Amino acid sequence: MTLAKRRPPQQARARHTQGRLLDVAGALLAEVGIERISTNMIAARAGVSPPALYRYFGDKYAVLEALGRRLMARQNDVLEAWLARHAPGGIAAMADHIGDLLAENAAVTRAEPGAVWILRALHATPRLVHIRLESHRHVTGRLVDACAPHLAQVDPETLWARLRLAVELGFAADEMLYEEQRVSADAVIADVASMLRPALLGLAGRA
Amino acid sequence: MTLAKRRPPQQARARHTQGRLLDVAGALLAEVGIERISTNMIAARAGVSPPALYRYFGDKYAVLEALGRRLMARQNDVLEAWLARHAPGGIAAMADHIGDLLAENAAVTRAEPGAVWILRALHATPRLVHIRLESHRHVTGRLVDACAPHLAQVDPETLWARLRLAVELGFAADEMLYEEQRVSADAVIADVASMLRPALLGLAGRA
DNA sequence: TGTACATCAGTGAACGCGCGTTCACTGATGTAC
DNA sequence: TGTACATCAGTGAACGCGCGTTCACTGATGTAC
Repeated sequence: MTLAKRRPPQQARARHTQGRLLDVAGALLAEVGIERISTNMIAARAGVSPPALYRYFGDKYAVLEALGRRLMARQNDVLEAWLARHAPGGIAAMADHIGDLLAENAAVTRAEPGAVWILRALHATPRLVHIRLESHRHVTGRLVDACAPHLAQVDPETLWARLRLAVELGFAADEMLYEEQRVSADAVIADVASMLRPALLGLAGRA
Repeated sequence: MTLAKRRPPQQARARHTQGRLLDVAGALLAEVGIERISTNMIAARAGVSPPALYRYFGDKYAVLEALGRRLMARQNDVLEAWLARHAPGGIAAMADHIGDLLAENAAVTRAEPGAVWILRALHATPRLVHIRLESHRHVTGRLVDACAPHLAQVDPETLWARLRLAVELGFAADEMLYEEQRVSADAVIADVASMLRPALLGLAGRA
């Protein structure tokens, strides 16, 4: 990794190539997994030569990092939209709509090729694990921002820890939907929402 | 993978070598991750030559599979002990002691070198993902066995789905403890237990 | 509008390296008498 | 208890292969006048 960052693409053709490399990488993660995927394989499937990949990504890990960040940015957009809609209504409004957030997040994941495998690859690779962690912490922070004004009496660390756990469990439930066909997505989302709701309202209760 | 299974070791020396290979593999998963670990690396760190590894494991995946199964067998022992203690007391007794199960499971994970990385590697490798899935389903099945006699009025699929989710969330919370230093393990376990308890008691409530 | 030039996007071929795995073998341990 | 033999445990050295990455280059696109 001599060159830390690559110049961003200038032309539409280049942006298309770069996006396709990421799409292909996601699909290959699902097919062969993190320990078999290779830069040559990604380039071949995307229909470009190996050096073309290195025009956009500093090394193999940079591809996976960009893939992970793209997915998480999309999840983040969903969160921001949800916050804009429900944060003004206070804790009660947010607690009532936890299921929406879970469902919309699941829709983003479903739309991305190999999304679950991207998340798992980030999780299983020491050099990449910080990406997912930072994202979960960011989400937690945004939720704390939204809740704290209504919960002045709650210890900030307790609030953070409770929401951090909620974030982790929400993502875990989302991931489970992709491997456990025997359960219904709607039922799981409803169950998770009904588990998290009292955890949030319980904080409001302690005056 | 011409040879599906290897003969189990006959001598104490061999059992020791085999166990050490697994311990080393777990430690290396934590250090370099699933996409960098190699059979030569495992053998070298264990102080044996590469062919010695192939005496005990059919191929590279068989090492990781054995590692995963060993960890899950240990988690399973904890579950069986807990069931023996609390299943006779019915739903209420089990609901009251969910925290114990989570804490004891966390202790098993903490004792195993690289445990969290083993679980993540299984999760991120298409050829190995069935192992973790089978284990979670087995745990779910045992919990259903314990709960169903007291919940004759509950639809079996609903019971299975609810407990399957509880298992997933319990393991997810356990894994979170290893990467999120900002939260206290006891608080997380207490929070998860208090989220899962009503999910279980709620089933009993619908007469 | 045409053309000269600068910059961007992508290629063909190859590099050194470590991978997973195997062959033919030696040393260690257990067993029968 | 000693020894001959069978089986088990582990080694040294190497194999073909695909990995991540780079070099020197060509073709495509945009820009200035």
